[in-house]
Amino acid sequence: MRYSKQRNLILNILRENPVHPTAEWIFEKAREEMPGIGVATVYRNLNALVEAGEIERISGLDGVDRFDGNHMPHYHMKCNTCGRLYDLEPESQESLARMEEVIRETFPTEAVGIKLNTMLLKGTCKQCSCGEPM
Amino acid sequence: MRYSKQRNLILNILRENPVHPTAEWIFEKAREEMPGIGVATVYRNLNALVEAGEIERISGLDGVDRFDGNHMPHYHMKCNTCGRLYDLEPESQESLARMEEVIRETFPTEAVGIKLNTMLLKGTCKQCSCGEPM
DNA sequence: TTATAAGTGATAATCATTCTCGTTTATGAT
DNA sequence: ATCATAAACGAGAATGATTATCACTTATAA
Repeated sequence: MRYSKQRNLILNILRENPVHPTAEWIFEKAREEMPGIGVATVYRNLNALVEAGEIERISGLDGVDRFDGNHMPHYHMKCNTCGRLYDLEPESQESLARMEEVIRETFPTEAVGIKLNTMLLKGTCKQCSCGEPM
Repeated sequence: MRYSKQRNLILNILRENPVHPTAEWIFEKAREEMPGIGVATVYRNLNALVEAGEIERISGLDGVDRFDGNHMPHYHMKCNTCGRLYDLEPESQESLARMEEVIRETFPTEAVGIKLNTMLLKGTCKQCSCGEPM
């Protein structure tokens, strides 16, 4: 992969904005700095960066992919009620990391190498769950 | 929700074909029985049936949604290597159901009501994992 | 039987993403 | 340094899944 100003800009935007943006959002942000940049370039580079493991793609939301510049493996949560997408808090991250270990150890041989952190957790968030039966 | 021949046909197709088909596939299948049926009708009814809890939507694959007429809560697996999408075997289903219990009991209060079975497990399947490091 | 609201089908529209292709640019070798 | 070349770019067209529109049909309850 060769150096390019555009790719660097896109990567920086993702590193500096921990908000799981869409390609569209990144495109607009990139234009502010580099008005001539094209949409295709943004999509092309997002794909390349995902491929290279520099960023992460979050699919399965509502048809629009989102991206995450956070290097560390971590878990995402989508609230089915309010629709919010967010990183779990550290405590939950640790909790799930431990579970993942257990799953790796005890899961039947049928499916090997399940990676929970590539999945999107779906449920009901704290705010939305007040008074709601579980 | 009112009775309609079209909706019934679509539901039957899903019940009789445990293959996680796309809307397109269901449309083609439906035409064989009812040549005049329209695409919009298929999408409209798939949405309605998901909404009504009669069927399940599987998102986050490769941009195309898939549908599942299986009533029972169960887990799906997508192999990142061969791309196959399938129901886990009964043994794995049970294993994951137990884990889900554990998660419900021990998960921090931040996110309540996480439903593992609405997620798509991603990893490497048995066939693809032969000789591959985990 | 009839009123009416839900469902249908054809087709146009939407919208995220990819493709094409002629031009530009980073980079390794001379 | 400059050159060759393959990678990357930008504009705009194309794709493809899904949804919206709207006039017409049909299930259902009074």
